[in-house]
Amino acid sequence: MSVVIMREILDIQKQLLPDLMDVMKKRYSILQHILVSGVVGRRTLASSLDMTERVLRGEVDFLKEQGLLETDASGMKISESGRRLLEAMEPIIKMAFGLTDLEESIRKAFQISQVIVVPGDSDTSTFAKKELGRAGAAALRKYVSKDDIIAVTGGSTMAQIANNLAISSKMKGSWFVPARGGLGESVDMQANTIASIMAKKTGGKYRLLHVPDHLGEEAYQSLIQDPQIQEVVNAVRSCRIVVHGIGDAMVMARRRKVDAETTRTLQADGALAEAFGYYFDRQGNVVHKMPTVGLRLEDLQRVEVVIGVAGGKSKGEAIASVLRHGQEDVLVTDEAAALEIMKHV
Amino acid sequence: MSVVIMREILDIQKQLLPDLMDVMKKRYSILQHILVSGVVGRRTLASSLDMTERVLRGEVDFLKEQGLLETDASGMKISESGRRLLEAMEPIIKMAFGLTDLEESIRKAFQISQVIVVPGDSDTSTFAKKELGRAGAAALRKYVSKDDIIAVTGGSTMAQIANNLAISSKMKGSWFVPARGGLGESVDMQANTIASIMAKKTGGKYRLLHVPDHLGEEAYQSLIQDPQIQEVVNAVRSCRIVVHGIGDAMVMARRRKVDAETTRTLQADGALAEAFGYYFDRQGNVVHKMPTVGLRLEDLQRVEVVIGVAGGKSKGEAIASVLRHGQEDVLVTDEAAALEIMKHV
DNA sequence: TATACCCGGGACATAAAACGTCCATCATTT
DNA sequence: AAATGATGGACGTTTTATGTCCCGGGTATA
Repeated sequence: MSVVIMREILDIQKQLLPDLMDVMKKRYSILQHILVSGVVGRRTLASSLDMTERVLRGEVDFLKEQGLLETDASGMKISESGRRLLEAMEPIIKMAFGLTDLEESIRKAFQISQVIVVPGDSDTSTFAKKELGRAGAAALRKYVSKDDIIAVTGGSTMAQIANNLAISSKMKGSWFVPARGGLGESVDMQANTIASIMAKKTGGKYRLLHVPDHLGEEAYQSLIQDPQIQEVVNAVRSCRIVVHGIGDAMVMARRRKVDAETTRTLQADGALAEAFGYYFDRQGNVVHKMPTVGLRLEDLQRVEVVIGVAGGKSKGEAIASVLRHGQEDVLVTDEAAALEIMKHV
Repeated sequence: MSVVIMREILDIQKQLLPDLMDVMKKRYSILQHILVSGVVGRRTLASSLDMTERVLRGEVDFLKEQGLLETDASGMKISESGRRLLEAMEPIIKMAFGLTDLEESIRKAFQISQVIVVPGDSDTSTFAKKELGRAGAAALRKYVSKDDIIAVTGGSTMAQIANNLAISSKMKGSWFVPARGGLGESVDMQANTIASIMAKKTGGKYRLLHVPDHLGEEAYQSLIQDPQIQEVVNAVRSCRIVVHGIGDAMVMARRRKVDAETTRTLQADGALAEAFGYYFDRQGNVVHKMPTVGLRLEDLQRVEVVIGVAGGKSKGEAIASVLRHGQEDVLVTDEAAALEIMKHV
């Protein structure tokens, strides 16, 4: 309960002071180290905290000024009010940096440039799901630049991201396009719908790609010859940013009404995860792809920013599979999924 | 409930990140101004916020980066998420800086160098009383320098300050002395007791001044001839710092068992407040002084730092009287008293 | 339609802060 | 008594923040 309020306050403040947490953690861990060390010297402490001597000295001077620690010729030690402060801070730090540590572990394990973990479990909490959307939207805004082409997929998570986008001069010139052709999902979670919502919310532009599923080969061939469609497909393939959800393979297969034959194949091949129309096994190998047009796996190589967004304990393993494939640049997930992911490193 | 948590977090942050809190306030008020202005230009805003154009620009660039405001050729305006943030931050800012504003008003109204206001009402909350002690101790620590002589008075607030002092190399060479001779108060709140506690807590030294009340003139004269006593009195009069409580005149008179005759005089003269043995009326004039040795009013002129500490709604008017006398350099009080004080400007 | 005004943003020299590095001096321990 | 390890001062260098000016472009007004 109080944790929620705490987190809320910090989240609000982080918008105005993004480096708030960094500074807080730095100063906290200095005090913390001094507390456990009893009396300690500047150089010793600097190396144990992996800081240069000079910058540690700056912080120590500050902390001394605040009366949180004391120095004498034998070294530094924590003061009474410093000890009290540390005690009061513990829950805050633990809450705020439990997730940060998770982020860091995942980032290192899969060699991703950024990982964002929001609190909670999207499977059971709609609040967590909304948070995921907010964080996803923030991540997208961070990476977008003038006049980008942004390819997006469908799904409830992506819909949540669209929900949390706001008008922004940065995205005014951007194009939103669906990463792949039509899916058998409900309309308001289709990639097409989401691309258009995102464009409307941000003030950007959009192009749609309506390619029905289960098309016969000849109808398919003539469709992709269509100049209109080709134009969109080319735009999709030359996108700079991809934002996509990640799903459980079997769940997605069912939702897309994949025929029994294919489902069996998927199962036999150990398909675990689905993302932008591709199915992945535990090792991150592609075992199947959805028969439609749009972004191909080989295009991903050239895409500058691939942002995967998915949460919920049940998706943890699927997310790990996709990460293992090694094309992701940014992962946005929730606490429950993150913990699952770490079980599969 | 949540208010308590919020205050706790902010309190921690104020200790650990005072500089960032200022930045937070700055950015908040920029957004705030833009909100009420609708669309506004950089230069206009800069002058209205009393900032230079360049530094405002830096902040605006940051806020734009965060997606909190938008700019076009006609000027800047707040974005949707900016508006939401502003709304969410209002209670935080109010809590974090409401007291700061009070401090500033009192500081200006009475021309004091520093005012510190802690939350709450010492009359009704022991927590507020403790806070007052903590803040008083912090103020003393701030102003003390090597080998100072510090004169202190008695009273429960001063006892609370003594409680919150901690060993400190800064105060190791300091002398603590009682500002005036003995009072008819209970032993553990007498100036003598408090001076000795403070010395013990900080690692400093102390001298006591035992001059019984209601001494006959001849006994008094012979007492103040005593070299031991003279030495202490001289120390007191040459002190660099004074820390004193402030009381309601009538309450103090009763507590000191002042005789009925004097009490009537006090009432007739409009005595409202008492501090270091002097009684003040509403205009800050001295209407009576306690017959004992020690710090005289004329010594105060020379004293470099006079720190007054008192809180509680009931003491507001008394504090205002003493402030009006115009010898205070630092005031430490609580929210309830501060609000009362502001009614008497 | 012409004009005067205010806008954001680019540019750049300069002031200020942060930082890396070295050293003098002091207390404590061996 | 020497050696170790501590703080705090000093100083040159690098990075950041700031003051200032100007430009091209919208906008409201005459």
